[in-house]
Amino acid sequence: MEFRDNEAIYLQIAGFVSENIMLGKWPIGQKIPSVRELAVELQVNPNTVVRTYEFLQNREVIANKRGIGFFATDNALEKIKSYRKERFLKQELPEFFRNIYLLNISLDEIANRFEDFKNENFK
Amino acid sequence: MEFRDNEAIYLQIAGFVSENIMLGKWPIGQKIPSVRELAVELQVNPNTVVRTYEFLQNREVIANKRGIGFFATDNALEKIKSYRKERFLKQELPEFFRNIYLLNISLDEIANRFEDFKNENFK
Amino acid sequence: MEFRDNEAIYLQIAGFVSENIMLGKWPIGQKIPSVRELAVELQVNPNTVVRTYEFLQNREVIANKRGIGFFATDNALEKIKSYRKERFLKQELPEFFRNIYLLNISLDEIANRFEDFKNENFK
Amino acid sequence: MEFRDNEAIYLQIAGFVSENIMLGKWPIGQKIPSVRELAVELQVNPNTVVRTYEFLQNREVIANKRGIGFFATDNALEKIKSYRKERFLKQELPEFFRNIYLLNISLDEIANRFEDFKNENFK
DNA sequence: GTGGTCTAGACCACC
DNA sequence: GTGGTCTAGACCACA
Repeated sequence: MEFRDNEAIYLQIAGFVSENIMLGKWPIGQKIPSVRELAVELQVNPNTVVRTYEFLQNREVIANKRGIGFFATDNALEKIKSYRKERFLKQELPEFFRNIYLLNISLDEIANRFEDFKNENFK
Repeated sequence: MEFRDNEAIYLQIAGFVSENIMLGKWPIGQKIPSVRELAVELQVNPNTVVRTYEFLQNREVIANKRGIGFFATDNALEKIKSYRKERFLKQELPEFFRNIYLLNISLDEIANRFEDFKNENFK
Repeated sequence: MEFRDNEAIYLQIAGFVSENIMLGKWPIGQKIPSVRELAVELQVNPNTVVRTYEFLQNREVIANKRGIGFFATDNALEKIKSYRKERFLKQELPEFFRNIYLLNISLDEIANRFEDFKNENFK
Repeated sequence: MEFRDNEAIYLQIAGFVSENIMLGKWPIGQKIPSVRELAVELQVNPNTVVRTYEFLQNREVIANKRGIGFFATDNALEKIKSYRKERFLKQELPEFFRNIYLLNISLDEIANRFEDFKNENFK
């Protein structure tokens, strides 16, 4: 996995974990990779994964069973969506609107690009 | 002015300055507020505004006339638009698409919200 | 049985065992549940119960008869009480006092809650 | 400052910070010691203080002004009290009741000890 | 095996 | 000066 420069790695990993849960790759109720496993896989320091898991535990997306590992919580999907939606509505959408207004981009053009995007990424 | 937590203040001020130029509030060829004036108005440390002006000067959006102050350059509008467009297409739009896809938000809903946004901000 | 997050499970089980002995549910001289039985009942790993029993054995609250099982010792009650009292006086009581002082809770209110507690738990 | 063994240092520091705010030693709205200052004073690694401040920031007891430092929030007192009260009612009080019941300690005795405690600690 | 904590030290952006 | 992040490495309790 490659990390962008403009966001903390532990947050990018949090996004990675969240999407894996959201897309069903890491099913609800099942154990997710251990700190060490994920650290090896993503080639980061275990402490960085610890931070990610702490962060997601605070948000009740994952929960710890002592001595066993972390699990996706029953309402992980709701939690992930609600956090994501809040950030989207409060931060990204206003910025998006400001940009298409100031740059004079039509929503039709956006719609066309969206079709391309879906074909490339989620077909 | 309130600042978001996830972006450096000097960059948020750069956006603020750019929009004022773009919207004609600070016309091309006229002096823009001095570092001190803007610092007082936005309630930030003058050094932070200095950094903003340096940043915009590097991008040739504003220029300094010694002893007088800063002015929007003749091609400020193009500069601002080109930088903004690049960031929009490369960074914000993919993220925007990923979000409306995962959050299952329709472009129709976006369009409705856009009307509200324009009425509130740019009428 | 539900376990709190801030104390090791094996210690919480030790408290559970101690209280059963103290309250006469597991009489002195009679066999207490085997490691496996208790592990099944409490839904924990047998090793965890092993640890509990080791812990209580060290404190001479229970004793092992080879091939038969564990029994509450003759002076189990005294042992339990003395350990409990020591921890209570040295650790819990000062913390309790600091809390009711800082939170401005009266001893009258505590007394009222105590009546409710007794009715719910030990009637 | 000396640290107990049975609780994470960063949490003990969080308690220390909270009490300083609660008792008015670090007034609301004013800057609290920087990470480095507090680390030196308490003789711990700066990272440990970072953890404390992160923890308290999550609970909205303190807030960060970028490049300046941390401040006690306007509702720090409420936050501290509500967290403390919740833990007290859910964890410590039931344990306290169980102990005085099982150890056969009267509330009158508790009241007497409380007077002594207040004289020693908060006069 | 699991996670939790702490130290040490480094680099960075930001104000 | 401020905090934020990351790495490295260690030790520990726990299941």
